Amino acid sequence: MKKKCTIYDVAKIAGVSTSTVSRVMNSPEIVAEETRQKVANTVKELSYIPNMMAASMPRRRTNYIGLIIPDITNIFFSNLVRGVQDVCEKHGYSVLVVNSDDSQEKEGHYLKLLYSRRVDGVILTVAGYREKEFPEEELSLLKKMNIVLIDREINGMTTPIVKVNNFAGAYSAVKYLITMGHRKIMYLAGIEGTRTNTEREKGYLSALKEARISWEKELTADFRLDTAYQKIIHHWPQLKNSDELPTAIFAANDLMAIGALKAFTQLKVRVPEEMSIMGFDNIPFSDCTYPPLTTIAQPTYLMGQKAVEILLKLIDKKKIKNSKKSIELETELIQRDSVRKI
Amino acid sequence: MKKKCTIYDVAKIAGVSTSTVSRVMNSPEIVAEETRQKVANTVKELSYIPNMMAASMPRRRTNYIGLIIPDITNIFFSNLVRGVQDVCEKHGYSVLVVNSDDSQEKEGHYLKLLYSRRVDGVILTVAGYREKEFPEEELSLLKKMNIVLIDREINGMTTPIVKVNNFAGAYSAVKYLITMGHRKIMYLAGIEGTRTNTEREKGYLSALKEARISWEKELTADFRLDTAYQKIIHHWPQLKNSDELPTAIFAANDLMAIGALKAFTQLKVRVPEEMSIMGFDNIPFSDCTYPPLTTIAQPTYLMGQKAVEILLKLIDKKKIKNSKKSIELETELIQRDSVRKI
DNA sequence: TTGTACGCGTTATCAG
DNA sequence: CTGATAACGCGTACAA
Repeated sequence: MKKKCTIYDVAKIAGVSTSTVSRVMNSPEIVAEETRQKVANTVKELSYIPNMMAASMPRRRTNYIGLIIPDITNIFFSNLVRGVQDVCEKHGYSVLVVNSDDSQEKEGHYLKLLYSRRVDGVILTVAGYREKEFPEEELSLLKKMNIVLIDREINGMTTPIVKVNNFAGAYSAVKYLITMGHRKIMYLAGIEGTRTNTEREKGYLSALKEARISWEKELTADFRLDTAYQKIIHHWPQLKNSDELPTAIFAANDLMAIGALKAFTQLKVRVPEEMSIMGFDNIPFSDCTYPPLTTIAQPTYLMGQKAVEILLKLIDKKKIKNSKKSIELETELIQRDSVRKI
Repeated sequence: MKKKCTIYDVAKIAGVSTSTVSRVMNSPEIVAEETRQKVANTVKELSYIPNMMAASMPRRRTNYIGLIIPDITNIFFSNLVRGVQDVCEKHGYSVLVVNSDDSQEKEGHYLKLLYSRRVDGVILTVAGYREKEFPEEELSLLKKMNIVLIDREINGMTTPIVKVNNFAGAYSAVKYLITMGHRKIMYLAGIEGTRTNTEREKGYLSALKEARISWEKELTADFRLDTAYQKIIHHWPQLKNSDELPTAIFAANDLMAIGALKAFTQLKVRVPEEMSIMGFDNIPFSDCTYPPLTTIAQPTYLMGQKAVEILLKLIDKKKIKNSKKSIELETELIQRDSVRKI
């Protein structure tokens, strides 16, 4: 940032006022051909690039949006982030991405940061470990901002949300397992209390009930690969020789499914011959495991896109039909090789 | 962004001047205990959060840095991004991440965008497909900014760079294969012309030469999973029954190694029994393939951290010892199960 | 220790 | 179609 070329420099050299320069940069069509040329030339000559930062003061808009996700390192979010970025870019917005690490405190911290940066809106994936309701302070902050939620809701706020039909997805997953002849299906659960997990669990239970299967069992592994891996390793001895032993496992997400896969490989339990595994998310690389993972696909890139579209409308105060404010997207069953037919 | 509470509001209600409020926010120690309390109270009362955007004008610093990477969706970069974010956060900086998609045009476009946003500096992973030198326009833009490069260099500019010893890494990989008894080792190459690829290729060649092995063969797959997959599938028939058939493949990165793995699984070629595979990068999930991938680890998170540290010094004009301006980090051999001993 | 006054780079309003 | 001029919200010499 060594040198500085401002709108004044251009104005002076081109022999016009700063307003004219501003017009040439922002709405060239309303300035006379001749002056426009003249200004355009000196702009090129000085290689003048306007200071967006300064512009956003009188404009009262930064053209930034904030994106709060649990962890960018979690591959589930990469496509979502990209979806957000791509749509933003198209509309002249930039994205400020931060990681909450599923922590309530960090989430609050970043909310404040984003507000202080005066982003025009924020897309928020509510932290999983948030047990308490939102403190009043954060809540009033949220009300001051344009917010679109992804995946997880906030109790007591009617905020637009983009999500996937988790219930239906889980239901179809378990139904599929049943169709493949499985009766003993274990649910490898995500973070308890999370709306996402609860819905998937309901889908699991519902499919079981419909098929009049009373056998049910759950193991909790908080959506993480290593936890799932350890749980399986740890519980295997007592599972192995009891009637507790399932023939199939439905994991609440792919990370856990892959963790389970890893555990079984180590335990010399063949998948899917001895144990079937089904995931949820269809993350990248879920087709590169051995065997490739059968799973429920979530349109993450699309979710990112949709979230931005709604947010931009919110920012532009365009009244959105209430029906179109929130969106629920559908999942898709991806058949690969980790589930066998009994 | 509905309401607005400015430094004026606080000043008026607290009965002080705006400068005092400013002082309380930025250097409280220089204001009298009593007034500090008074101001702090009304700040809390109004829940005043300063407008960083506005502050950055007189401060002549935005506390933003830009990060240009090829694609955030490429898992190789996730840890790097996180490393950058974490260090930035600690120093009060925010990160603006953009994707060049390895395209020269986009790279130029974003460079301009970042400049117009007046970020205090940028961390840049030069686009792979950049064949031409940087055009004059971009070059002069680069000179106006604080830049730290990652991984790939720019000809004709002495810019700080954080990289890995690609030569040594590749050398040790191939040497390891040789130690394991392999003599016919194929190199699955990345983007040609890339410094990164060239260095890894040199490492490959050098290890071969040292062991007096004249057999060498390369396939080019531009660092991507699907290209590698297709190349293997496509070339397999002619490889299979010739003396061209290697016993081991050294892929220029893990993505390609995994692509090859996938291809061999489909071709019913057992890894590592019939074919050994070695990767480079140690990306997440490289331990979740079957078999787990033997590879060369790159400290990506650390690279991100180091890059920011150098950049911040650059920004603060702290004269850095020239020797510490650039950093070359070491790789590490990760033995897993995709290479067998002959 | 505190207040005044100006500057930061741009846009918007309103005359001309 | 163009040019003054007043914001925008804050930091900071300088003065008191």
